[in-house]
Amino acid sequence: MSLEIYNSLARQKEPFEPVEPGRVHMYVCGPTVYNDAHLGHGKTYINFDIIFRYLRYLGFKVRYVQNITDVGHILDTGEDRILLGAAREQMHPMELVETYTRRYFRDMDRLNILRPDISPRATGHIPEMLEWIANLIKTGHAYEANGSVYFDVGSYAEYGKLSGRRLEQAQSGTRVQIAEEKRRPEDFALWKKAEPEHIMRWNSPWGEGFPGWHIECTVMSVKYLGLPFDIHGGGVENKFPHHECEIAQAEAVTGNSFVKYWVHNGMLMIRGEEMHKSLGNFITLEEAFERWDPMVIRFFVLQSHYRGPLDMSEEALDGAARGLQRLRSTLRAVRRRIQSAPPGESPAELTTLLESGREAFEASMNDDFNTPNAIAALFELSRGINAWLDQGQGITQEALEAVDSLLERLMGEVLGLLPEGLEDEMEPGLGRELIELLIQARSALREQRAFEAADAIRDQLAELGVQLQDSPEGTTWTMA
RNA sequence: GGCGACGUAGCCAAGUGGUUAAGGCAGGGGUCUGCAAAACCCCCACCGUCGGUUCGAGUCCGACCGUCGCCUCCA
Repeated sequence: MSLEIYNSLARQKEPFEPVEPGRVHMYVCGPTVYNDAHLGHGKTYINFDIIFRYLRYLGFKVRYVQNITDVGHILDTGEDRILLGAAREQMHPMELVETYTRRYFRDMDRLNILRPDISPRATGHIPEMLEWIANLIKTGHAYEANGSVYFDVGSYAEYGKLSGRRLEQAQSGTRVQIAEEKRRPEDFALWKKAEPEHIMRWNSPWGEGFPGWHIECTVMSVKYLGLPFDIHGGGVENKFPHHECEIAQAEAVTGNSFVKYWVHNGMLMIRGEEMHKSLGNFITLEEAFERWDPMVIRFFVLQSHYRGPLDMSEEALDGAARGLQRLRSTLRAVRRRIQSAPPGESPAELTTLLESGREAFEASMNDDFNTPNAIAALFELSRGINAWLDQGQGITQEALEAVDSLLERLMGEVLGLLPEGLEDEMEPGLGRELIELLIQARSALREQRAFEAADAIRDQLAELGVQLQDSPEGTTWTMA
């Protein structure tokens, strides 16, 4: 069975066939860097990180481009997020943008999201945008008006094909602020004339100004990925107008189809509502990391399908933490035994178990990146492995290594849940030696059946976050 | 008003029309253990409501109720 992807343009799952065999070119709309990244960014970029990782796992050579939007875009108040942020923090706009770009990558790194191959910045591509806009004017799809340039949506018959909107049904501007210089309300800005107080400004054939929001993605994606390219991703909230406009700009001027597969992920909700500062439920990733391990957040996100909305609550996160712990404990148990296990071949029944686990995992991932099902397969695999370890037969070095390598691939390489091994594997050092010293002392007490003293040590270590586990082979410990 | 998504156990969440509706958390009962913990075994849903199509529907169609997103340069 091979990979199928839900294509928003076709509104159905389609077999995945890249434009160029063996290679995949994908683009995902990146953040506007005027503030700290929040949980919603976390979900989105985890969702696309999985697509990136799984395509690589399947053997494709992938080029992943994700832009950094560092040009301010106008709010309906006429203000600009980046200029507002710069004023707030007493920084030059480019200083603000640089600060939050770095913080964005820092947060993404903690979630073990692989960095895109190219992170182009809008401000670094102004000449290319000017060129593209000029082409649109030349081909009759855009017009200049009062120092700004607008795309003429009437000139592109297929406008609306992604979002399912038709121009006739567009509301005649009840809420859309209509710039009087536009020919029709749905026309969108490619270039905006800069008012005198606007700091971020560039020269153009139409005077000083700054680019419209949609043009950067079209220009940068085509520049680095060619035309057409395979996958364009982003949050559903960007389907309209952003992605619709990208298609119009790209296809009107080139006559080519722009993107083969449009992929949209669902929103993150907090107790049933979209995250909003005004609702008081806005949580930055930095804040979330104080409460939950980044891998717990990642795991939680992966336990739902990328296309659906995900409702986040403390209870749900805590539940995810326990589940992840269980998966990790299997791997831990396996790794702990590798050194001391006898050499010898892997028993056939284990091989069968691993093989069917891998097949179930891949079948789920092939079905439009169904990570919840893939994780279910991992839990079943984990249960099988634990049972195999419990029964004690055929636990050879080779067998344990086979388990380790499969889990490392599926849980680590594909799902990204094992950043650098297991973080509770404390480095050798004084702390570790002290813990082991205490365990030795406690074992001696247990041999003397001084259980009260032995239990006291166990309880106090537990309070410090060190969980002891007694077994016939001795006592092991983990950091809770 | 227009476009679209979704409503599955206490919580989270999968589910190509067809034998017993995944998986995780929580909960209950066991095995193991000096006791715990971990692990393993067992138990725990008739799928928002009402109709319809079908031999057969959580899965298709319609209506209704509810939630959410977009139509405002939010991931």
